[in-house]
Amino acid sequence: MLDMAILGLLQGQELHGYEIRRQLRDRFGIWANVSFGSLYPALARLERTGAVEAITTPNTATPSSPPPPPTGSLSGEWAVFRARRRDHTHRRRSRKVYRITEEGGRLFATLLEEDPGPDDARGFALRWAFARHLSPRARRSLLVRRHDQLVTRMSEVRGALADPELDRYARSAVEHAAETLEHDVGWTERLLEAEDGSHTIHEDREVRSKEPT
Amino acid sequence: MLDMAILGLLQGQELHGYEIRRQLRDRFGIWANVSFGSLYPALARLERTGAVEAITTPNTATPSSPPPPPTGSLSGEWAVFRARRRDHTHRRRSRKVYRITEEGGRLFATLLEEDPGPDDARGFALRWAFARHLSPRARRSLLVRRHDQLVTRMSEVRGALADPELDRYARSAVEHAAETLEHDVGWTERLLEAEDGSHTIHEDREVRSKEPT
DNA sequence: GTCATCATGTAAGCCGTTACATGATTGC
DNA sequence: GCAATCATGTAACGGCTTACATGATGAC
Repeated sequence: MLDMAILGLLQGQELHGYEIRRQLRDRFGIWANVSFGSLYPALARLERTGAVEAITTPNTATPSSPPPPPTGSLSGEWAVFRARRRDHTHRRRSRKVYRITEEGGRLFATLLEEDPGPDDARGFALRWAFARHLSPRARRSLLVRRHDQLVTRMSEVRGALADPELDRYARSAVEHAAETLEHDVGWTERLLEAEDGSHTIHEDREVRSKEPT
Repeated sequence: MLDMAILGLLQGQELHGYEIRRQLRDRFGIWANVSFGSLYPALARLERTGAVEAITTPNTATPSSPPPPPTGSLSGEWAVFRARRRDHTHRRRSRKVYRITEEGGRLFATLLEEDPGPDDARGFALRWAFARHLSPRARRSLLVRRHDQLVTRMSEVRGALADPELDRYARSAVEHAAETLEHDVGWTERLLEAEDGSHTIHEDREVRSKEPT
C-alpha cells in the first residue's frame, strides 16, 4: 500500500521522503500523515529492490530556479551564499531525492491492478486516485468489484438494522454505516456511468448488469 | 479495540467466541468478520488478566430454555441425553462460554473513555455503538472530539481540492472524501443536538460554541 | 462417507505505529 | 542560545491477518 502510494507519487516527479509525506497528506485526502517510521524504511526497501533510485542532488536549487552563476569575485560569492541563506530555494540538509525506475514502473502497475480486499476502503481510494494509470478495462473492473463489495456489505448492515435489540446508540451507529454505504454505492454507480459514457465505443463487451426497474 | 468490542458485547450476556464473532458481524455493522486468529487469543488474554471468566458450561441449554431437571432414573437420563442430540439447544462441541467480571467492567469503562485518535473511524464507531455505557458528559465529549477532528480533516481535504494539478480521477477521489466528511460532520452535529435536547438541564456548563449565522 | 457448520486454537507474518536518536538551518 | 522547521533514520512493538491443525456433529 505505502509502496504503491510512493511509486504513484514518483510517477512524473522526483521527490525526497519528506516531500512525499507532504504530498500524501495534502494532495490526496487519503493518508493524513504517514509516519516517517514507515516511510523511510519503505523508500530504503524500494531502493534496494531497484524500484527507485536516489539521485545524488547534483545541485542545490529546486527545479524551478536555476542556481545563480558564480561571479568569481570573493564578495560576489559571499553575496550568493547569503542569498542562498535568504531565499528558500536551497536545501536545508542533505536530502535524498528519489526517481522511479522502469522496474519500479512495472511494480507500480502490478500493485495498482491488485485486488483491494473488501473492507479495504483506503486501498480502493488510493487505486482510484491513481486510476489514470490504469487501462479503461482495469479501471472499470476496479469500480465494479468495489461496487459489488459495497452492495454486499450494505445488505449485511441492513440485516443488522432489523435487530430490535439494538439500543438507541448502537442503532444510530449502524444507521450511519448504512447511509455511508448508500452514498458510496451511488458514487461508484455514477463513476461507472461516467466511465462508460466517456468512451462509447470500446472493445469491452461485458454485459452491464442493470436490473430492469 | 478488539478487547473493548468483546467486553462490550459481554455486558449483559454470556457468550462464547464463535458467537462473539457473529454478533460483531451482524449486530454492529462495524467489523465484518474478525478473524479467529485475533479473537481467541484476545479472549485467552482477557481471561488471564481476569477481565472475563470462562463458565464451564454447567448445562447444555441455551439461556431461553432452562435445563430439564435430572430424573434420577437411568433411562430418564438417557432420554435427556438423546433429547439433547435431537433438538438444537445443545452444543455441538465443547464451547467456552465467557462472562465479564467486575474487573472486566472497569476495564471496559476505561477503554471506552479512551480517546480514539483522529483517523480512527472504527474506534469512534465502536465507542458510539456502546455509548449507552458512557456518562452523558463523556458521550458528549466523545462527539465533540470526533466533530473537531472531522472539521480539521475537512479543511485539509478542501485544501487538497484547490490543487489544480489533480487529474480527473485523483480529483474525484478527493471530492468524494470531502463529501463523506461533510456527511459525517452533519451527522455528529445532529447527534450533538439530540444529546443536548434529551437532557436540557444538566450540570455540564461548557459553552457550546455555535457560530452566529 | 463426505460435506457444511460449529467450535477452538497456534504460528507466522504484514503493515503500520510510536518513541527515540541525530543533525542542519533559520528566525527570534 | 533556543525553539521551530526541515530532514533522515532505527528499534520496538501493536493489532490485526492468513494459513494451518484439530475435532464434534448433523444432513444428505
